[in-house]
Amino acid sequence: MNLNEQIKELRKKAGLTQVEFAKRAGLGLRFIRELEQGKSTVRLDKLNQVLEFFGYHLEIKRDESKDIEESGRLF
Amino acid sequence: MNLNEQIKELRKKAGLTQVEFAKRAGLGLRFIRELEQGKSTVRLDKLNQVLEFFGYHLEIKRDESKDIEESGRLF
DNA sequence: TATATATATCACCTTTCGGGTATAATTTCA
DNA sequence: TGAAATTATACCCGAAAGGTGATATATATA
Repeated sequence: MNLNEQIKELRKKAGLTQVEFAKRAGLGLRFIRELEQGKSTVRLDKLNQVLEFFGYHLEIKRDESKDIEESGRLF
Repeated sequence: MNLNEQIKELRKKAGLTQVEFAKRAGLGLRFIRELEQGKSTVRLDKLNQVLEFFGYHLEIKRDESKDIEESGRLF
């Protein structure tokens, strides 16, 4: 699941519409919409503002090899 | 460790200077500098460009309670 | 000392974000 | 089924900010 889809899920689980969410998180409605639609050029601080609202944060992770994922071993 | 510090670490481990890294990743030198210095308003696509270069990606994680972290239990 | 990093300019262009409005398309629910 | 709510697009405009190159100076750091 992509970042934008996860955010949408979080909002839905919180029982909020985009309008309500935008208001409560202190962000523009269009920003919320574009974010949930997968806009890739959003500003990091705005994204963090969204995540903080839901009690989430960003972390970096090493890309996983499909091979490892599916077979449980390297190569 | 913060995101910016982790990126700095990745670059160092790769044995790259900021100049070299900027060139190879196709990004401006000043952007790299500001990113490593913790600028919070960078564009997400640019950050992803950096992470992809190192084989990393972003994930969202639920904030952890200090209590759980340190005691291993809730409350 | 030589290299790398940090900080600061000037200028330019692009983009984001925001509010507002309007119109589909989709989903939800009575 | 049908109406209402929600979401998705698409414009307008404006203010603010990002990203870039080039340049300069200072401060680490090896």
